[in-house]
Amino acid sequence: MIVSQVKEKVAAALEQLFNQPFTEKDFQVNQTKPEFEGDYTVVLFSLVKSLKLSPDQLGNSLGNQLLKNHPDLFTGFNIIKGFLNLSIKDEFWFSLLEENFANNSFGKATATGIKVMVEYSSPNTNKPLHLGHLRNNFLGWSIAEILKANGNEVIKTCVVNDRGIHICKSMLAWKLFSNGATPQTTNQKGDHFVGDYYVKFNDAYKKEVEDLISAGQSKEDAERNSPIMQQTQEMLKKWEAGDPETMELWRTMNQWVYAGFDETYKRIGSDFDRIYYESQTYLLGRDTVQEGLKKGIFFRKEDGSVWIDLTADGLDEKLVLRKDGTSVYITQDIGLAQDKYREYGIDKSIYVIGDEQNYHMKVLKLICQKIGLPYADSIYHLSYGMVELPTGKMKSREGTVVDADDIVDEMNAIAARHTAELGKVQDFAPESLKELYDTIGLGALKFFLLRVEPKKKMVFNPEESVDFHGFTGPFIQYTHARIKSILRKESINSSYKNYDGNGLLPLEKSLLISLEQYGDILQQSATELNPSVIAIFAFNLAKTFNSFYAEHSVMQAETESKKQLRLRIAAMTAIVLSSSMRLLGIRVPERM
RNA sequence: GGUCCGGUAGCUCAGUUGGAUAGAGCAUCAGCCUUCUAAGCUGAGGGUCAUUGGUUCGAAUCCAAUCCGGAUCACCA
Repeated sequence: MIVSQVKEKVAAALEQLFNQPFTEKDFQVNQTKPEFEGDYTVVLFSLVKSLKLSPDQLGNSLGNQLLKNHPDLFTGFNIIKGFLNLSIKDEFWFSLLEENFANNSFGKATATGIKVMVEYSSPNTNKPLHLGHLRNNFLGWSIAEILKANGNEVIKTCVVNDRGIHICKSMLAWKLFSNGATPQTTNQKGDHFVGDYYVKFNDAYKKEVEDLISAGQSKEDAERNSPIMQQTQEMLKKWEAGDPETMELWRTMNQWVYAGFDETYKRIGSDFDRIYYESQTYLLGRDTVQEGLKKGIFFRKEDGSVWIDLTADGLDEKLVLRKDGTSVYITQDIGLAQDKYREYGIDKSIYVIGDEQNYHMKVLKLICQKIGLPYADSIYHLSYGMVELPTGKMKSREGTVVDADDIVDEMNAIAARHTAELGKVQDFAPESLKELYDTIGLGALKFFLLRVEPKKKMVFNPEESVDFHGFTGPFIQYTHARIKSILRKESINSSYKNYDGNGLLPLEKSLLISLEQYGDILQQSATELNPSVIAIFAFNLAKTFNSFYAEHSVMQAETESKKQLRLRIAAMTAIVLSSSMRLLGIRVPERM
């Protein structure tokens, strides 16, 4: 905001001086490096050449012109090697502070009227959530909230993968091996219960295949002929035919899973405005393909299968209907994309899906463009990298998958241990303690997964777990708690309007400069669809505050005026920290 | 093989619309709790920004080639 103000004023001053138009792209303005005097710096090199002036000449006339035009904003300048460093008047920061120290919506944008759908989470109902799902959930939720803070109307959705061969596997295994056990009788969370049968299926299947191979069959034959696999195929057919008994089992087992998911979602703070079930959407898209076939968007091969030719776009031919007329994965995605538009009239659609589906999403967007879906150009795949272990990828076969519930439990336990060791909240009631552990444990985990740019894969070390010091969620939470502690002891006297004295100290000013950037940061994170921008910002702000806190006393400030100034800076810092963290889905405690 | 993504300190990561001496955290070492919460602060060491070449006043950032790692290119989802 201030940077763009400075840019405007520089462009205007240049036009006055040289009698020709300038835009903000003709030069750069950035924050002055701490080792130089000044607050913001105009880089002169790009102008020097076209204006045929030395950097010193240009800097001097520009600096003087700016001072003359805006004596209320600039107090002075210096020129070092082609960099024009401008100093901003303290009053600018004072009025920013006075207007916003109690403004809870500081930095947020006004309504844009744009409607965005964010699809995330999208679990399979045959196994519980793991660490990778957590990255997805945290990203999706955070992006949705960031878009809201930037004035968009957001619809959070989730597509539940509740049908298909993988679901039948756990259903069959339950029929064969459970003896009628239920989550209630085994006292197990429903999603874990069902997930165990999925594992049991794979164990049984693996054994059958091995037996058949040692009986002389080839690997492919064995996999096809395995009785348990054939039974599963049959079950899928029965499901598609609507066989009552199969449907009943399917519904029952899915309900178990949903009960488990709900618990986890509630705990990690995921919520959705609209949930789609694949069992209700998997037939969508076929009509569209038929229409597109007439229009020549798709074509039919001799065997009757239907394809789209994307070679002109640098991709391959892609199947959209099998030769028997049934859909493939992408077909229903096309249908669902249209349904979303019919139901909500969305302007943009964001899919939070792992990077292994980059190609799929590229194809989906292209097809949507070709069939003329109105918002097709604004389909965006928020692609994120896998969460890996130090030993490599998580593999369910090798039992190295980090379970979501387990890791959340573990984070809580660590939070509890640290809290007990420090002994600062011994007067808390048990419920408050529980809530605090949740806030800190989950805060550490969410921050850890969100602080990295989404598209990068990341390494999670369960041995070292998540740290609670340094560039972490608890560090920021702790900073917030420290501020709140001050504000409980000293209240702001709103009759103070002037902060006379000896001007702003460097750390006071650093804080104000950071706070001022919050609006830009929110915009940037929305444009880039990248929560890590906010995570990094919040960390830097907290770090600056902690330096300030160690260096200067608020309550024992030199003068009452200074105290009032610092109280306001502290209060505003708390608001911005809290607001930033909320957009990451992280709560901040009053005490910890 | 085609396409896409990544390679920055011992480790995990910032920094890429080209700008001043490349930054954090962790780990290591040295300091700081009679004063607002030490989950904190201050300082030190640690770098051929994968490699090579190019573009220019200036390149971690842009271009080209190469090397390494990953994803994907299913009548699976």
